[in-house]
Amino acid sequence: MSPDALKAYEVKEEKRKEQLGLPPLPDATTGSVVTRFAPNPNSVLHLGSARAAVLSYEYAKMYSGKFILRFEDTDPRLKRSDVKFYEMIKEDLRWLGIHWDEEYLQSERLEIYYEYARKALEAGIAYITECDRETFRKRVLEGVACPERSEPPEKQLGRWESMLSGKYKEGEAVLRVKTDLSHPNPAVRDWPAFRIIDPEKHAHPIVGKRYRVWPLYNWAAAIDDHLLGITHILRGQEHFVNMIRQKYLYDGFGWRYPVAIHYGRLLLMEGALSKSEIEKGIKEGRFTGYDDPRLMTLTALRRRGIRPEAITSLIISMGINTNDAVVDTKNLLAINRKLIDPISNRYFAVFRPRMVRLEGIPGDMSVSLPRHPSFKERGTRKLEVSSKNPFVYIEEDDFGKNIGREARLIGLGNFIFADGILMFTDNDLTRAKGLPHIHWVPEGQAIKASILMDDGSTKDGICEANILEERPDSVVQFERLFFARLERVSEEGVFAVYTSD
RNA sequence: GCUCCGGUGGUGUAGCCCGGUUAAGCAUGACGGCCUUUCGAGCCGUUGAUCGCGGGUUCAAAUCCCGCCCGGAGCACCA
Repeated sequence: MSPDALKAYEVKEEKRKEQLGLPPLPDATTGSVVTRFAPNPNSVLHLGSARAAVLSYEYAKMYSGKFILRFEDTDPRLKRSDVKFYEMIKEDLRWLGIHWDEEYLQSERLEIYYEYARKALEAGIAYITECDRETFRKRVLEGVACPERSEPPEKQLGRWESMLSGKYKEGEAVLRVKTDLSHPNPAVRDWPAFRIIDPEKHAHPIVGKRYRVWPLYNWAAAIDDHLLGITHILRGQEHFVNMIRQKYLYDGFGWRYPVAIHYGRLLLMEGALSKSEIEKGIKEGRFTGYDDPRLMTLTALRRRGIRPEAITSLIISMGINTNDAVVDTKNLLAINRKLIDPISNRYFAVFRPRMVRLEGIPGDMSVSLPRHPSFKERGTRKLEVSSKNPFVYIEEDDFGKNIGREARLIGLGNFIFADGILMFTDNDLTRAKGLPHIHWVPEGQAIKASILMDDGSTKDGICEANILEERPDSVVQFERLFFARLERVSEEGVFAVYTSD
């Protein structure tokens, strides 16, 4: 290869490699990147929310920067948080392999938001209006403000104190940020930043009844992103307009807005449920909990035996495209299968068992099969039949398909299938090549097996007792059938959750 | 309705910003073969997008311009 050709090849290779990872972040230099993940702790994480977390974390890592976890829990009324979710979300993140350098709760930062509210009122970039929601909406659509907008800071601050002191009741006053009353998008015009929430009616799960004036999303997020030194924001495209709104506040304070990237929604073809639908389904008992395998919550995926690396690599491969992605679940499972295959030991299990008697076997037989065919060093498992107990279970289907023919019980030998009886012919492996290979479980080594399927149903059958060597949480492969993650393993039987074929 | 953002094979994604040796790459799926005492994994191959539609600019457009269609998001005192 000529030097030029070689160079061209190298450039091409480099580009190819880049494609596999995340594209470079605009305006990013090593060591200076700060990103954040800012969930509302009012539910658990699902695949969609994982996207924000993974992207933000991966970029921070890529540039040796800082990654911050920030709980956005500033609505004790409509989107009330629950103490349990703070911990559940952290558990999900830890499972994904995400480490955060700092952690904040917005509900503990109200004094900070208040301080900047005063500053904004003093600077004349915000005001407090008594206009009710409807009046405001009507006027702003016509490009006309409520009268208080042009009043001096002293009067604004006076109203601010009234908000804090309780002189105003819920809905009687709201602090708004001045933008452009003729902005083409009416949703941008003078957006709301603080409202009053009656602490007696709506206590906050963390700070209780301490506050009656709460910041809205755009205020809290904008102030925090600046104060925490966030350089890059990665969030869903539903926040695109929020960026436009917040920029007015940043301009007012003379701050520089971070680089904001808005990606599209991520859904799986099946089980695409919103947070509220999940909550509702659980309350109504249609789902057994957040980890119901029909759900696409992270905790459910984890329970199913999906590896966290499968999720991160799926998200990374999708990049930061702004269009919505409806990912075929097969795709996730394919990535996952490659991850679990090498770590899954093999066992025989039969789910539509038919007991048959083996005839003509050469005395007692004990066969050793590898726990994993590609990693023989992991040892073997033993299956035994004897003339005293020559009974084994095979799948009803396997029996039906092979009746009147010869097939091989894997590891044991070749048999002619007759009515309720399998007749031993030989153990010739070369002859076995052309025969169907079926799995089997000796009657004397059978324990109960119960599998929770991805549609919520349960499959009952039997499994070879060797599986007792496994620990809960490990993923195994039931040969010729599917992969499953074990939840309970004991003499009483095994309980596992279906992963994928 | 108004304001944004998108539209590449079954699915996801690269390329578009700086228009031409890539008339479209990669992954996954589907199909077939090899290997294997699994219908898994691995290896090999096949399939499959005229780059939403119509026009324009140009010697040349997925890449630039215009119109249209379709999809999504936002239009909360939610996040």
